[in-house]
Amino acid sequence: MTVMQTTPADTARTAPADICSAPPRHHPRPDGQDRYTISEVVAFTGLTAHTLRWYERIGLMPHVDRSHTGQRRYRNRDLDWLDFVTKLRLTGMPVADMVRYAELVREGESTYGERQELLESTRRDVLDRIAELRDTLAVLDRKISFYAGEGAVR
Amino acid sequence: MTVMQTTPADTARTAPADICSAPPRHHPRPDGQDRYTISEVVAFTGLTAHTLRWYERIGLMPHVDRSHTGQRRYRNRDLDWLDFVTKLRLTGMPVADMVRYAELVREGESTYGERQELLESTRRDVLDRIAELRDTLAVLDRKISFYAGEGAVR
DNA sequence: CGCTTGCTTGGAGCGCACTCCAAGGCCATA
DNA sequence: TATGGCCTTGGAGTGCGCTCCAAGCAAGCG
Repeated sequence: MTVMQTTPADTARTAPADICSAPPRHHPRPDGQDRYTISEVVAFTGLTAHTLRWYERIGLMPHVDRSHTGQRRYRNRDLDWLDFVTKLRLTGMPVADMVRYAELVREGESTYGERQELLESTRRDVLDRIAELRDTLAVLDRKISFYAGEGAVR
Repeated sequence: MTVMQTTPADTARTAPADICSAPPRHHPRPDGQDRYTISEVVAFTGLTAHTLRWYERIGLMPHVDRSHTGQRRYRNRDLDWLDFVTKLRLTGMPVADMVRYAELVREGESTYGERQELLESTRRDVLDRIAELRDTLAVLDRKISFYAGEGAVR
């Protein structure tokens, strides 16, 4: 894993990818010293380098900046974004929809309304999903207790 | 949709695919008159005919019997099984694992223990999944309320 | 009889979300 | 100077869970 030193120029702007709602995560390095190589991000997020590059190719990442040799240097806001994306993925949201959300973020404040709608629809999906899982849990519990009863006898 | 009349020979045995825990579903036709064509099962379950045939090919169905011309005739127990499989699929269980469970059912009572373990591990997965979704819900709610606040102002 | 509808099969194809490959650049250490 | 490690790219490949296709059979209807 290659660790980078921070150059003064980097600390200038921390462009807000998606400013809203401060995430509770605390970052590996404080803002200003946050320039992570791809392999560091692999270690932090559990995603593969392939996947990180692929996310960028398909437009799922807000522009990641580069070192003078062209290598990716991720920042804290990128880690936050990746955390959020990972959460969305866990809901089963298709990647295409996440890309749509990413586009809205790039377009700026004028898309707040549409972003809210998108998240609310996702929220409904999550609630439905939880309800389904509860249902399934009930079925599993009935089957399991059947096996526990019969199994004990024979 | 082709509807079949029941021949006396068919009512003979209702082989229990997976006897345990009476499902609360009530069937389209009572036991004894339960011989459904594939397209009826499509209508009942929402699965496609392709998928039903594929399930059979990969060993996910307990033997489905046939009409004298070789067409599939599903019975109430098959509908119950398909309901259960659908629930398992909703948990995200891989098809290969469902096939494994189907094999255990075919092998008979001696596999009660292993079936119980398999379902208990699935149950744990479901609980984990619900916890993840709750987490995600919290994130979504924070973002949504941010947009609701800001969105109202601008 | 011909036509339609519904079913049969093995095998090929598809969409999604990665996952990997080949060829090459940069740079630190020996 | 050479070797190794980490990085770059476009494009091809993979695994899963279906999804569809072509060719053909059986039954019902005018």
